[in-house]
Amino acid sequence: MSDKKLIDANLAVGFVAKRSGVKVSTLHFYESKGLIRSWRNNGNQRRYKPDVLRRIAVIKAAQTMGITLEDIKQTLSTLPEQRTPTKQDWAALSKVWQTQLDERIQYMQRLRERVNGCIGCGCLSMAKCPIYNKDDYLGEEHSGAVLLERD
Amino acid sequence: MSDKKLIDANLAVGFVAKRSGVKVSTLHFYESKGLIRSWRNNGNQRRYKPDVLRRIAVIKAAQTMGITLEDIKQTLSTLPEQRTPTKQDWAALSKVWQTQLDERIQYMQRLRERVNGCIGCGCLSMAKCPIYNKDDYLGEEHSGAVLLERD
DNA sequence: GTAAAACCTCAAGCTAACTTTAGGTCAACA
DNA sequence: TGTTGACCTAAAGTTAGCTTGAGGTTTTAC
Repeated sequence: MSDKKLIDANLAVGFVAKRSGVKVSTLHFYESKGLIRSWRNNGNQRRYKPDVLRRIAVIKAAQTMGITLEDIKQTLSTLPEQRTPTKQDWAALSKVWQTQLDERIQYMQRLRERVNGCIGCGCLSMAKCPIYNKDDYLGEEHSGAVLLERD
Repeated sequence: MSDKKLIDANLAVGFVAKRSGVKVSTLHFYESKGLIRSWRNNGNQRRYKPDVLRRIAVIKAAQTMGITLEDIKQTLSTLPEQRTPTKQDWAALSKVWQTQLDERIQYMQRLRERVNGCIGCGCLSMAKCPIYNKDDYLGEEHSGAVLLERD
């Protein structure tokens, strides 16, 4: 009987919630944010096309990559409105997010190198260590307030 | 003038704000969260030890690594209370965060591999593609679905 | 036919990490 | 001494991403 809903290509919100693993309130929320769409039946209840499930899966996947809903919405907006998205359509999205993920990883790796450097050099010097470089600390080793007169 | 404050090892909140690049309100906030400490002068105004500057720098650095204030507070609590922290003390913190950063990077890389696989195979198949693997689409009969488990 | 389950809307609540506002005190300088 | 500017507290506001609650309607099951 629940399969009937799939065959009908006409899904109720509770069904979508169960299948996608998100709460009904989340679906309402996503709709209010323009991330998914629905139409209403005679009794004013939401109905969804089955591909909403993939859409939700993709939203969730992008979120685990650290993409904000706003950015996800942007990227999703490149999908065709008139027809059901194809594999290629979805693949294009993946590419966008993979690029963003790459950038994020690179950023984190640069950060890690810095931390590495800080630990490695052992000095945590104000002059060199980028992770502390805004720290205007008056250290014992170079005492005197004079140092701090610059900037 | 402003150097007097450094020599006194007795910094006013406005000075700390300017030197550290955070707002006065943020310093209040950090204090309320137990991330930094101060004492009061006769007129009830906050005074800071100079090492608060390093502390703030470290908080900011950890934040750029994506560490929450709560976690930062935890880690900062391993610093000695009685004496001014040494290089080694700060280095220990770096190590903790470097580890967390490593984990984060690894997680992102696993994620990227998955996205890669999806694009690579070209099929984005429901059965194989881990990024879409729980997307239940028209057709087969199986029960219960949960989205994308993150490992 | 009726009762429970599912659905609806709108508003408020929640966490994180702050910022802003309001109303008042204290300190620095001419 | 007076007037700025820096400081104080407490509370409310902000953004993201949702969840919860209240009060009411529709659908489904027996």
